[in-house]
Amino acid sequence: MKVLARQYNRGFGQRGQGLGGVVEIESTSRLRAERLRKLNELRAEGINPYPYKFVRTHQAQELQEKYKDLAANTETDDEVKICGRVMNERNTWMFVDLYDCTGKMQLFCHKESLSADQLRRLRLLDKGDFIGVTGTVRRTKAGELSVRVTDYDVLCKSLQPLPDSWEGFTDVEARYRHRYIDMIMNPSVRETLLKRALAVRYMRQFLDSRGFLEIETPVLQTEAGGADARPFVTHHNTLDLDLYMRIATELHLKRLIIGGFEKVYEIGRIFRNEGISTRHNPEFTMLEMYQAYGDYNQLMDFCEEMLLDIAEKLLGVTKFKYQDCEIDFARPWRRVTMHDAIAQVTGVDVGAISDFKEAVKVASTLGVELKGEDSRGAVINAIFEAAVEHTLIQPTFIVDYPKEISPLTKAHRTQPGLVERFELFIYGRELANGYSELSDPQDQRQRLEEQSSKKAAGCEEAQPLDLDFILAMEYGMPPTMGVGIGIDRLVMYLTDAASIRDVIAFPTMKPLVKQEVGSKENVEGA
RNA sequence: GGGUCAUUAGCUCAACGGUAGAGCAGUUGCCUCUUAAGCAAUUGGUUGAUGGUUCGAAUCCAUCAUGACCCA
Repeated sequence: MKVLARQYNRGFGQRGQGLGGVVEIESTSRLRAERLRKLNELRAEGINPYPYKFVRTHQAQELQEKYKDLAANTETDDEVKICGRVMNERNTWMFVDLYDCTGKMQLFCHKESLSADQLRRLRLLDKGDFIGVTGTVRRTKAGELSVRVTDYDVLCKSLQPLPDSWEGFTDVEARYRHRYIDMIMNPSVRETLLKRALAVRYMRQFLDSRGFLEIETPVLQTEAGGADARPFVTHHNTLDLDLYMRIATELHLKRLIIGGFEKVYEIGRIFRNEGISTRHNPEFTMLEMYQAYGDYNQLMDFCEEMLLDIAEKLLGVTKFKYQDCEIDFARPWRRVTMHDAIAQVTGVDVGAISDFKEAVKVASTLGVELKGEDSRGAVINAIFEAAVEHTLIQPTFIVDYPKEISPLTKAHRTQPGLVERFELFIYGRELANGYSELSDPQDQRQRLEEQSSKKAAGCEEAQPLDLDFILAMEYGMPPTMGVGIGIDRLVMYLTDAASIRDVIAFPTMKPLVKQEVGSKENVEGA
């Protein structure tokens, strides 16, 4: 912390003094000094402000339920011990709002129930401190369930002032930079993260109950394949080797299928070296699931069933509000081919387009701006993204994608030029991407060679030629269905979150002061 | 990558070319059944950074930093 304070105080270009910028310890020195003074007074009186434990009898919510029928203005002799963070105080510490992870309990600190020393020491507390109290349960005249405090211990002296509780802690940047303050001040933050944890738990339960195994695959890879994205590069010192962080788990999960597992998945962190926006975080979490002997039709049923199950367990309903729309997860979900979807919106039959040149012409007629698409299929996909995507509000599977943009997908069994791939759209955004997995090693080699030559020609998002993956496939992979589902985006829908940052505990933020890794100050701070 | 907006006390915000302010928080008294909330007094600022224009800049201009929103 000392190092941070020093760095932030160099005074070049950084944002201001307060929490809006960085936790600059000096910036709150005036208020912090008061708290330090109180801390020292506590110590001077022989009180350890950072003790080791507190044994409580109840949590706040338990007491609220147990005494919900207790009449107003009624005392009991029931002695309880509770603990938590002090969030508010009224009438000079006569009334204290104590919060634990289940909710609030009011403390009643009356001068007749406490010694003179205890009363005086109340003034050494601050909002944000943790305390543990002993007392009797009562309901006040105003109807608030309370604990009449007969004894209390300081469990942690807080040195930093919390934001104003009435005006709130609303500065967006500060909230994301100091998420722990956000969690203290805005209960909805904790609620969203709780829902995320539950959604992931229900997903695992669904998969596990159907005989799937979760197997972890490497994050560090010599080739980053399985998706069209730029990877992060890192370095292994003793091997003196650059490694990539994974952009997908696909190629390793398929190796597991080859190795004899028939139902595997991984809910894992994925890293893509791309922009940051309300829908993109450089590291995010994805479920990838593979099942032998299935095809993409079966897979769509599977996705519907799983996502509906998660939504029902989490929300108790199939319909829910997302931003300005009501989303309905009730089955069955609409399935429409990419060509039909484009025709329905634009009136153009893109299936009749014969080559790349014509595709570009159609795109320009429709006013679709192209950004380096280099094939007929890629242009058709661009038309789809520009014209159709934003219209897909209710869950919709778009099926049968162009072959050129799907190098890991089995060719369509009846439609030449297409592959057996679907993407699931909700609220105009892609949530899932699944297909009948390509299992022909020769076809796979050819497709990855095409990708690899695109990469050589400067397309950074093209996929590398993973020769070991081809070799694995030559040993034989059964027909397989596989899908990737963005967990963060799923949770956004289920929690009505406008930004991906709301569903990530600690979203990636640009540092206010660029730190040089291994710089002198960092070494000192270590 | 482009455009728009934002950054002032711990928090939430005023002041819009002329002495930087309010509410809350903090501090000090008094007060002991309150729910944003007892009463009174009071402390607190390199206005994100660096330059420029001006007699004078939080305010106008330029550059930079960080963020938000929209577009790509």
